[in-house]
Amino acid sequence: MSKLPSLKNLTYLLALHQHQNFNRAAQACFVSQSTLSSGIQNLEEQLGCQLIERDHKSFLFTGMGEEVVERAREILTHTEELVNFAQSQGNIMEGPLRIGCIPTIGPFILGPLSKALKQNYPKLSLYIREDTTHQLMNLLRDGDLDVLILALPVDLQGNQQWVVGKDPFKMALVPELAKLAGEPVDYNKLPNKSIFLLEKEHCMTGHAVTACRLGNKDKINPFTASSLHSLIQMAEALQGATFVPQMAIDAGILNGSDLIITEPGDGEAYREIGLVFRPTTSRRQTFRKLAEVLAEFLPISTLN
Amino acid sequence: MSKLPSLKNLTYLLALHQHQNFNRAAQACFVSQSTLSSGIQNLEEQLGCQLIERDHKSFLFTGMGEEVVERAREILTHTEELVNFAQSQGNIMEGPLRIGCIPTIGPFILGPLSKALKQNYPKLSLYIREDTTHQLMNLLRDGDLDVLILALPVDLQGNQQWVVGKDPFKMALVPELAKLAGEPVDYNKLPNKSIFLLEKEHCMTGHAVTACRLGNKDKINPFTASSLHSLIQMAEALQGATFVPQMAIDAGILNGSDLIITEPGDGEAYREIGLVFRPTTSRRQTFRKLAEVLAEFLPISTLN
DNA sequence: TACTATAATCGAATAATCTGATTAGCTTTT
DNA sequence: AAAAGCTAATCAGATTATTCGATTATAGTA
Repeated sequence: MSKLPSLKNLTYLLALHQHQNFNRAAQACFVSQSTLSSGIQNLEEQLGCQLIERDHKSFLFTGMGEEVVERAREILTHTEELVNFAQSQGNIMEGPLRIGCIPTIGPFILGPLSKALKQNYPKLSLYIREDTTHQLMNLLRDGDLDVLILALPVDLQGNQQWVVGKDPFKMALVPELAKLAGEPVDYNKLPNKSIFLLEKEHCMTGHAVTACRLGNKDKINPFTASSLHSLIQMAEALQGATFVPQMAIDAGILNGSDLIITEPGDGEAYREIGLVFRPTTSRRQTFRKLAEVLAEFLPISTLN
Repeated sequence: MSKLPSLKNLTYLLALHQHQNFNRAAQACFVSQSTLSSGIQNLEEQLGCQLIERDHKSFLFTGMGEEVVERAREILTHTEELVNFAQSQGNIMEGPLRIGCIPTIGPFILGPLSKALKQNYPKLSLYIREDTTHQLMNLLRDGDLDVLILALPVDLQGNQQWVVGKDPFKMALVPELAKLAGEPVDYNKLPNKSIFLLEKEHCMTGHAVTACRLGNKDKINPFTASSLHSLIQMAEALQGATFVPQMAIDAGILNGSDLIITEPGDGEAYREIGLVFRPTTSRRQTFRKLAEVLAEFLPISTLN
């Protein structure tokens, strides 16, 4: 049995991979550049293969280096989970829980969700990050987040998902358009460029268009909003229409607005809400409890 | 972020769990008893919880200790796999491969299998262990084996399986009984206690009885054999019948015997052969290649 | 040319790990 | 009851590994 590499050296390798720079990686690990440099060399020696190609000035991870990084990441995540588990005495609802959430969900459920979690599990220390699906997936992969609350479907990239509930889409329009379009809304009766959407970075844009079966792209206004709140403002100010998720309406996003809420298009229009996590996690029990609490704050729960 | 435990201390914990004795565990790790003792204490301190209950003379693993052992085992296995992968330069068919196989399969395919593997992948170093399904599952869990070749179905205990092929059961009987029973064999025409089986430790006993639909237990002789070879001897010497897998017949187990080979009972009588491995392994690609080679030596391949 | 930034290298300081001897508690043997 | 044999824990000292700061070499930039 050959000698195992030290976890410390593996973290050095991960930091180097993340920062692509010895100095910054060393800083991130709170060690000197020389320590990190020799740590990497040590690792290469132990593993008997080159992990990075040196180029006198810069460097590049080899294919093997990338593979080792990926495996090392999993090992370190597992070890951290082991430590957390032990330090919280096996209580799965203690210790740090790092949740990622998209901006078209976060503002409407994270408040009550974290309040309920704090109340039921006071020893749980929540860290919450709000970002786009794409960014959150990166943070999940890198082990910077434990679990994501996302709107589905999503490109899982090897991760695992649990569907927790549904969030219906409504259409919000100015009174004039509401009269014109009827209920459920007949998109053909709306003027061209009268429907406002979020920037394409938000997955809600695609989900809404698909779920509400908005086929005619001419109805879409080319100006996009960067948040649901500004989307509402935009639709109202420019005498248009837009899609709003039920949970946002429940949270009172339309309070003080003159927009009319109606059913969009034909058929069931909703997005699914779910949890996404690494398939190699050892915190499924924790996520299950999280899913149960989360389900309470969704318009429609489909848990179990 | 709290400090991570050292892999060394985790191996100490695993050794202690396996040997249930500080001295023997220390020996197995090639360190002194004091080193192992302080290593464990160190670990408990870092994790902030008790892993073993000391009882003035002996000790017992706590519930948390058992859980930590299980997680530590996974971490260490992953790390070993990382080292092997790196040291064999990413070539998945290099380095050590530890295979477990049951005695009613091993003697008939391990020869040609390992010959083919050696030929196609000369840098692969095979270690092969032959034991009962139960024992092999323990060795797999403990990380002492990488993959098992078993007859299915089997209690997976959380492991993953791939079905690779089928191995039909035949009935071998002395000529007198063959005339009596016809083909396919009508068990009712056989005398009581005329069918011989392996010891119940062998999973083939159950598989054969089920697959060949032998309902009437009165036909079974209470004397059992401890190997297929002695089973054949027994059936011949005591003028009886028995079930023999096709792969054993192909390997010539009945050469020099007067037993007649016939179809057993009604319908398709076979056992499935498959690979079993830890779901957390990172050597699926290696096992896939192994499955492909294995399939060639099975009477019927069902791969893909 | 001087300046900045990069990664590697080296010796000395520091931290960790390991050992062997010893202790203390308990069981078995004499 | 005493002695011998295990057990695991403890401690001082030796050994080994890790880390740092300073320095070097190289390349790009002002």
